[in-house]
Amino acid sequence: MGESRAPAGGATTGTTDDAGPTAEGLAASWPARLRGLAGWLVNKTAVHSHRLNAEAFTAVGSRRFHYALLASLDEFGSSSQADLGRRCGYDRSDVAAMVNELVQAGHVERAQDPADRRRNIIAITPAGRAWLARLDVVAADLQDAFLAPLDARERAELIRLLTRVLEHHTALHGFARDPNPSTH
Amino acid sequence: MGESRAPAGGATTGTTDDAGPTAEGLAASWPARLRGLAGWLVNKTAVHSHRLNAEAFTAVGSRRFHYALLASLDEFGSSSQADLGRRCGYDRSDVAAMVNELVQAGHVERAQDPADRRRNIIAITPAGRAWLARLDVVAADLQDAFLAPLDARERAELIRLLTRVLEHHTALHGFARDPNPSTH
DNA sequence: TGCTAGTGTTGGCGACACCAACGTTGGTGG
DNA sequence: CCACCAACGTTGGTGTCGCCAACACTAGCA
Repeated sequence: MGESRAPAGGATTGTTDDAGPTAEGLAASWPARLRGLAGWLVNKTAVHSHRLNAEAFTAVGSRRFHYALLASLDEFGSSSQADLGRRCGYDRSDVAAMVNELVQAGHVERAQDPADRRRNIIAITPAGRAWLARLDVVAADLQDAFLAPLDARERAELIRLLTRVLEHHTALHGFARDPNPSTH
Repeated sequence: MGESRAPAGGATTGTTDDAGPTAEGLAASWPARLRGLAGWLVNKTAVHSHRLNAEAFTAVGSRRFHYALLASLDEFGSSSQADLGRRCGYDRSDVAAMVNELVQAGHVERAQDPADRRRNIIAITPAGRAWLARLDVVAADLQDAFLAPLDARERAELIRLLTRVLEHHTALHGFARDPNPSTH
């Protein structure tokens, strides 16, 4: 468990004499307590990732969740909105609006399930598949820009560690308040 | 790239005999495209981190940014609100409201800088230092819970990789739209 | 037949990052 | 001296995001 306690603080001098904000010296401008907190690093990194994602996807007139939903439909096949939300980690409420967008764009089709009239069957259209291929390129470029300062081994290691942490908390807390996959 | 078609209700990875959503089988329920995207992993992980932070800090009647601001004041000494925001990555607008909260709680004091009447000098109070020590414990427990599935070496490696990525994008885009440190 | 549970939809809430404007103040160059 | 620009703090607003509450509808079961 964590043994490190409160680091040395109380530098009440207030004289910040550093002048060069070079890449290495940049981290020094952050409070040491925060620099060592993985949660803080993850949050701040996620902000940058979110900004990069937003820029790249809006540049092609799309959104982040478009890619997530289309990818899920392509890999797992047609799903209900609830399953879609469980797989991608979205709330059912939000999935409804997201699917509306995708339907209006012609990337998916919404049809009532004849076997279970509660459900909507969401299916990806050929146009949606073409769009997904386009977004695959966007995502690949995004990945490369996001992980730019890391080499191949480090990128794989970061993904591995993040996956471990994410799986752990997903198992504990659930993805979208419903840990059970369908298996209906 | 992938044209993997899958039937609707099928758990295609049926080879594993696991019946429950164990840690390893859980990731298989996410779209493969998303599983490999570092940005997606970071964002989802940040959501869990954010939830853990919120739970832990509200449990003691505090907030996440309380810790960040108090830590900055303790380590760098009294600062203006603008410097405070730059160090912790907050917008000046939000810092104003945050400082209001801390002032009302008695953890910091706000005084006009006699040398520069534009600035407010924010200083941590003894009560604020005591509160910071309390929050240090909360943060340490948080770190341990967040990184639970990782051993010491992996934790250090994850922090190192995240720091590299974060520094890179901070240098490129700036932390809070103002890459220049004081250098007044 | 009732009851429970899952589904889709609407609406709202709170946190967060970010931006725009305004009045105030410091510093600088004409 | 005065005009101009830059920085500061404050208010208010915007958009995203995750999440919850309620409702009507339907399926499955005792």
